[in-house]
Amino acid sequence: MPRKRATIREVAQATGLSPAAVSYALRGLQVSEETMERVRAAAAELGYEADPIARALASGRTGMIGLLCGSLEDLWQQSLAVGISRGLREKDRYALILDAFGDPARERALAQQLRDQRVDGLIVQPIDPAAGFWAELCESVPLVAIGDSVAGTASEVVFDNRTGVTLALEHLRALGHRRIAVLTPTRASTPDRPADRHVTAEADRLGLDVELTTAPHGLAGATSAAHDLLTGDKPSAVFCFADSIAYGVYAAAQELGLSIPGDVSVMGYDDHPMSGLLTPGLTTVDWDIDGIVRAAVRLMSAAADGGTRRRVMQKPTLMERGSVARLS
Amino acid sequence: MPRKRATIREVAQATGLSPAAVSYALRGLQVSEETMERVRAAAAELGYEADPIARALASGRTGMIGLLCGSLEDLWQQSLAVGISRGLREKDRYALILDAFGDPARERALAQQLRDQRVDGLIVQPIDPAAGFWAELCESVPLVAIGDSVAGTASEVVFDNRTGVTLALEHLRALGHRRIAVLTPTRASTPDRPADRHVTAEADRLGLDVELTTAPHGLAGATSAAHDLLTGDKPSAVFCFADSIAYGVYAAAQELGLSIPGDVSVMGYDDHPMSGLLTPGLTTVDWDIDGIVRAAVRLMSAAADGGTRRRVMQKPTLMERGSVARLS
DNA sequence: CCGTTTCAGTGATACGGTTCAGTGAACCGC
DNA sequence: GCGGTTCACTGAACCGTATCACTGAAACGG
Repeated sequence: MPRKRATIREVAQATGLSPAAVSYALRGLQVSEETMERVRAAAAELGYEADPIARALASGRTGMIGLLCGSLEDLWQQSLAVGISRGLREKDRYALILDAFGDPARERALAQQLRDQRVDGLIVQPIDPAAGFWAELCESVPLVAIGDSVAGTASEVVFDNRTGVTLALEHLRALGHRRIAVLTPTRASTPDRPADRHVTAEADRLGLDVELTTAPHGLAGATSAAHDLLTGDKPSAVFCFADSIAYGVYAAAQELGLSIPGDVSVMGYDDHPMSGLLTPGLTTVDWDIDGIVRAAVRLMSAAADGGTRRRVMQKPTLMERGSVARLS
Repeated sequence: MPRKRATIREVAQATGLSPAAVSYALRGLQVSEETMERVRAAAAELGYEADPIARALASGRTGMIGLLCGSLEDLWQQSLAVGISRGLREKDRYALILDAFGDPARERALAQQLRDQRVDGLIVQPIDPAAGFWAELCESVPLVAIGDSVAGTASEVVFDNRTGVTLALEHLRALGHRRIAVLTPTRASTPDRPADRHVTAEADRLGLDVELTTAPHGLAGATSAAHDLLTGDKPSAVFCFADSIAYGVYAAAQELGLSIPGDVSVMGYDDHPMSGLLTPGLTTVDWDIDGIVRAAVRLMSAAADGGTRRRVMQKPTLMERGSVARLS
């Protein structure tokens, strides 16, 4: 049995003060220096620790931030989540990490559940940034969107996917690739993603012949999707919209006895630490994950403290390794 | 401004019942079928959703499970955390994921913070299983330990590290390795870990010459530790007590122009999905992560519902790939 | 010396549910 | 027809804190 914890009333009794005074004292408000000391001492004596639940009920603040990830099968998103969770801990907040499994309907349901859980704020990497409920959600909880811009008054850490896509496709084109398969993450339903539009637009501009297919983030799923892609009339290069998916291409190539970049070139997107370790190293678009983490935490702190909306733009760089061949 | 939510009292008023009746009805207790329907309808009408905070205060249950990880820099532990988080979600619980950064002191502090947060249970992958406070913690919150056994009445998913170490070392010995460096995860302070003892014991038994060094889980840190190890008079094989650390050995070997397994053999421990993708594939000790996740979730559910303590033992298997050479 | 601030602290109420003891009515067997 | 159950529901207390409105005393300015 959990032993009963001391309450604020007991501390009040012990010090001969009112519960209100104790409440103030413990938060360093409105009381004399001397009283504060007395209260602190009594609290320590009794092993008193304010009950976060009761505190949350009374004050309306929980100290918890919801972190809603598009798909935690993606190793890069895992890193992002871990980083943000750490960053929030440093600001004395807890992160409640949830996974939408790439499903927009689930994303919506979880976002609302988190709000009902009374989180102080919500950090989201939206699967479907065009969905209508984001704007509405901003009304009831401070929101920070990572990746794509959403409607409403959310703060945002926006990825400049336009530039990212351009970097990738121009690099492929410069090395002589014309026929390129693009693997984008599978969604339960397929919202019209801005990033996808950039791909087709840029491909048109550069005169590339691209074909979009979807693949799951998980290694097994991505491998089988890539397997299908690489059998038969295969493209000269595969551009994966997440390093995790590119890993599947490596696995499939291995299974099929194809060499990278000899038989097929691979381009990633994210730059997960493991990408540099593969043979050959994965050429990919790097997104400075630490910068994103810091920005997200900063914007969330500001928003949760009633600050104003802000928006930062994240720029990508091309990380050239060895997975893209120059076509003769 | 968050619009005000409906309260149970408003639902009561709308249905002409007492708040108590509504409370029961919504949880399917003690009321007639017909009343339940009426209450459900009224609740839906008003958009009523029970406030989890108030509920937690009154009932003493939060629906939240603390998940305290040894070090989330370890990719395998990341996967484990994500898996457990998903598993708990399926049981309508939320996971509060925290990272001890490999620091026993921090582990202790976080465990207590989580208890004070009123989590319904705590899942821990203890850094220092021998620490005294685990037993005490069991008294106040249902506890599930993963990995090593802790004192007290916790449920446990214990890894048979003895067998794991034996598999690894016997394999290395069978292939002719005698001088082996062992890289164990860095701890802020170094508690006497059972796994480390197994290593020295087994090494003695097998007549191996082992040298223990520590390395961080993060790729950068592990790489530099491995770098030191591989310069100068290097061993014929490195046994890493986490695949994440082995990744650092791969990176260091690459920097130094050493070939794996030509110049040095590497053995991992965990079997992270990426391990099969490296060149050569990492020979490692596999721990059926899905089984561990399922067991942990099951034990936690049982413990949180007031069930009895249980203990399951997890068996490893050797996953032979190509990173260990046969010495002539 | 008086009117106004400031300070330190109080009492009451709010937060939004859960839960326990109790109540009247219907139902039961005999 | 009567004691005893069961059923469906009620009223009130309670969970442990925050916060608002207020008060007496001290400090202050002129």
